[in-house]
Amino acid sequence: MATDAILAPADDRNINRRIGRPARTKCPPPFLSKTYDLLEEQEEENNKCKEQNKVVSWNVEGSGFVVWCPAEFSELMLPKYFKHNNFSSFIRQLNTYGFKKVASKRWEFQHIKFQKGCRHLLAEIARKKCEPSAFPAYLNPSEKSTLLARNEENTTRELLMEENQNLRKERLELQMQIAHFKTLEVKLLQCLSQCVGSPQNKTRRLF
Amino acid sequence: MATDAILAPADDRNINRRIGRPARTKCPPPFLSKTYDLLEEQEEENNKCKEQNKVVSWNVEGSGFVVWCPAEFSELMLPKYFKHNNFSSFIRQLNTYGFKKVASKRWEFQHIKFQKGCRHLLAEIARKKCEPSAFPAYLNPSEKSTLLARNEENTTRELLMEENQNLRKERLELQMQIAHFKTLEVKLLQCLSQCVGSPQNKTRRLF
DNA sequence: GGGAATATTCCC
DNA sequence: GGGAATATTCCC
Repeated sequence: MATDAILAPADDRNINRRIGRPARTKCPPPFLSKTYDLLEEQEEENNKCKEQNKVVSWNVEGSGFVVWCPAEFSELMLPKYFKHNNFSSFIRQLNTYGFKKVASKRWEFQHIKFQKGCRHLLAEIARKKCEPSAFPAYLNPSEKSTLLARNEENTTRELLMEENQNLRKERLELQMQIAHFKTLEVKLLQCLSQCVGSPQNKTRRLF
Repeated sequence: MATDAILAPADDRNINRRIGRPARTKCPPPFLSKTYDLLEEQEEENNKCKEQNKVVSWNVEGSGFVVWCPAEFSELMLPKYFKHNNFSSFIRQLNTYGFKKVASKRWEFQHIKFQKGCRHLLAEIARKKCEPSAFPAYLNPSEKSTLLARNEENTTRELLMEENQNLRKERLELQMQIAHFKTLEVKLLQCLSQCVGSPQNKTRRLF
């Protein structure tokens, strides 16, 4: 059983090994290297037999590439470089790395750093971040909106604390006022009892 | 070129398609189905030629399985079911689904719901969640602790609101007390002026 | 063993 | 096109 043939991409695995994050500049993502390899190797094939229809090639400017025949491309070429033969998976990867489809009637793709003859630029292409849009993937939408609401409330937290502080201050002032009134009351009552003498029924009616 | 042979796992792709989340119970994760298939099919092989050394098999109790020969297993069997021939990738998947290595000198693995003759249990096995330990992967530790702190503060938010409400209530009560005292003061002063007549200097000294 | 990046699939 | 689940790789 020709296992080597079955798992072609495994061979260059070591060459493409990416050592940690800092060494990133040295070594482009495998997908990009492989796609570039594919185009270079196919370009050679195209040059050999010019009469034949091309399956895939760089565009004339070398600023992108065209898959002229998606069916043959998927069946014959993809499995040589990747672990699948699905055109849509290939497209998905292109999108992940920020390639753009630049023609409506042709499978032509471009990326500013994916140019014929410029393999060194590949290392500067990064996967699109899975958008710092919000929250962990394991949360369902309802949980996310809860969190979102929470965060908004978090902003109100400062306002709450401020209001809280103001309320405490107000309370203190009110309590001082009341203390003052109590003293006043006592004094007034004293005064009343002094002035009026002892007919208590008169004072009683005030309360 | 025998493309079908190259991408064996693609064949049963449609059978294994998992339609949405709710239909989850119907259809186990491909990894589990394939591993189960592998064991069943290999069991048949083992029965055919009993003299040969087994590469992989259910354990005697049927409560798990043993990879007797990792090298042959990886080279010959893995590529028939998966898109690779790496024993370590296979192990990684087992761990992802919660299998345990249950022997020190043998590659024997068990999972409570992975039993010989119980294919229906497979659908109850779930991937380990990427641990709801905390936060999105793209956050660095400092950002995570910030979020953590925020969340703690978020808990205090409720307390703040409660205290706030209490303070408002208290304020209202205090204001009512003050209103009462003011009325009282007015009445006392009226009373005083009635009783004492007009020697105002006496009243003045109270304030 | 498992975290995390990349790859592949599936689905909207 | 891209979100998200699963698979594969790489590394600690």
